[in-house]
Amino acid sequence: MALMVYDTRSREKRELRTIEDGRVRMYVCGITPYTPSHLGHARCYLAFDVVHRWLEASGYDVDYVQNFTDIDDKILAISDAEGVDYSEVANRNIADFYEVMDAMNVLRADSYPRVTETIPEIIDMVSTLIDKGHAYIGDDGVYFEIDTAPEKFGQLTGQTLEMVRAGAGGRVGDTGSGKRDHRDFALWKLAKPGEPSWDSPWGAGRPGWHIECSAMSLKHFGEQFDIHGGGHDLRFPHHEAEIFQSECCTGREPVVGYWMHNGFVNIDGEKMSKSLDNFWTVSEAFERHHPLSLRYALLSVPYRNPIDLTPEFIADAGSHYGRLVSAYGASLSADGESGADLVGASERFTAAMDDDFNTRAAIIEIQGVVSSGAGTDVAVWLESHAGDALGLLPSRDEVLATLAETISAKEEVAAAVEALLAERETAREGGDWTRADEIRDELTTIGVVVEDGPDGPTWHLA
RNA sequence: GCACGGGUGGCAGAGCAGCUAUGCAAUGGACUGCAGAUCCAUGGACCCGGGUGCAAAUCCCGGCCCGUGCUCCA
Repeated sequence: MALMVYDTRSREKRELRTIEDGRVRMYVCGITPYTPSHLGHARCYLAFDVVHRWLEASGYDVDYVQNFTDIDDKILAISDAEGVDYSEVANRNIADFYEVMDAMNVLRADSYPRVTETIPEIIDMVSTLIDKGHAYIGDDGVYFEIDTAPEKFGQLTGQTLEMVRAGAGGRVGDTGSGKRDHRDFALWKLAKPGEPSWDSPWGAGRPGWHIECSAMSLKHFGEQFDIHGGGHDLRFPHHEAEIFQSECCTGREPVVGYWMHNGFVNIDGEKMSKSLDNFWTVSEAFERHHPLSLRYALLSVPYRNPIDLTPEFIADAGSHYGRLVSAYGASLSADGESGADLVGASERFTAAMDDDFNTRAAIIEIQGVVSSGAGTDVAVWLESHAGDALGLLPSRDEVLATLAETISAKEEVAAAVEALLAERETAREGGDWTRADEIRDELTTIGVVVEDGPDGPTWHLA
C-alpha cells in the first residue's frame, strides 16, 4: 500500500510522490529560542521525528532541515531584561532544546540553520523580490506587497484578502508603520537604536520573521521541496507568507509538495498557555515523567488531532510504556520464540503508519504484541517497530543494564525475602491470614511485591 | 464576525452508506483465604433538528459546541 500524506493545501490525503525518486526533502519550522522548550514543541518535533523515521523505514533518503529563529523581538526583550547578549539567550535555549529532544529519542535533523547564519541569502532573496516588483522599501523596513500576487492568498487557510482586511482592521495601527497595506508583511526590519543589526542595501537591520524559512529552504533544497511541516498555528500568516516569498522569488510553484501541520496540546481540556498557569516546559515534565513515557503519551494521538494531556492520560501512557519496556526486557532474556502472529501485526502496523502516520493505530499493534508473551522474535519485532519506527524503546544496552541491576538488587534482598516468605507460607498453611498479610505488608513497604500463584508465591521488586 | 479543522462508548481512536473496528478502562466468571497477576466472557457510542436513500455515524440543509487562525505563538 502506498504512503498517504495529508496535505493542508489540497485538504486531502495524497499518495506521497517526491520530486526525486527515493529522496524526501523535508523542512520543519523550528523554535524561536526565547524560552526553554515546552510540551507543544515536544509534540511538534516528536510528530515530525516519526515522519522522519517512517520515511526512512519506507526506504527514502530523507534530507531533514529544521531552523532556529535565533534573532527575534522576544529574544531581544529577554536579553534586554537580563542585560546579556541576544545570542546568550538563544544559545542556552537551543541547548535546552537539544537536551530534551535527545532525551525523548528525537533523531537529529541533518541541518539546523540559524537566521543569523543565513543573512546573505536572506538579503539576496529580498533584493530579488524588490527587483521583481514584489517588495517595496518603507520608512522602517522592506515589505512584501500582497497585491502583486493576490492569487496566492489563502492557499492554506481559505481566507480571502477581503476577509483579512475586515477581520484585522482594528489592529492595523499597532504594527508596521511603513506598510502600504496592513496585509503586507516585513521582509527586513530596520534596526532601532541599540538593537543588534546586520548591514543591508536598505540600512542596518534584521530579517522579518517569514523570510528566513524561504531563504533557508531555497539554500538547502532549491526552488521546490517535498514536505514542509510545523505547528497548526503557523499556517497563517507564516506559511502563506513563505508561499508568496518563495514562489514570487523563483517563479516556480508550488514551492512545497505537502504541507503538514500538527495539532495542539491542551492540558486538562484547556489550551496550554502561560496566562492559564498550566504551562509546562519539557524539562519540568521530565521531573514527573520519564521522557520516553511522555513520548509514548504524545504519540498516542495522531499528530493532526489536538491532544489533551490529563493526568489520567499521561498515567495511562506511563503504564503502557512500562509494560512495553518490561516485555522487551523479558524478550531479550527469552530462549525461544513466542509464536505470536507477528506477520499480521507488522502488516497492520505498516498500514497504520502508511495512513498519514497514524501512530495511535500503530501503538495498538505494539500493545498487542506486548501482551502476546515474551520471545526472541518479539524482541526483534519490538526493536524495529516500537524502537526504530516510533522511537519508544530505550537502547538494548540500557534495558539489559537495568535488567542486570534489578537482578542484583533482587539478589541482595533475596535471602531476607525468602525467609519472610517461608514464614508466611507456614502462617498460611496454618490459616493464620492475619500474620500472612502482615508479612506481605512488610514486604510491600520495603518494595517487594508478592504474588501468590498455583505453584506458590513469587515476588519481584516494585 | 470570517476562515479552516473537528464533535463516535468512561478515555483514545477507526470506519465515511448496509457487514456496527481496535486498545485501555469497566463489569461478570475462572483461579485465589484475601489482594495481585493471568485466562475467559460481557455490556456500552455515533452533538441536536430536519431531508435524500430500501438502507445514514457515514450524503445534503439548518443549528449548537470545541479547537486554531485572522501580523511575528509549535
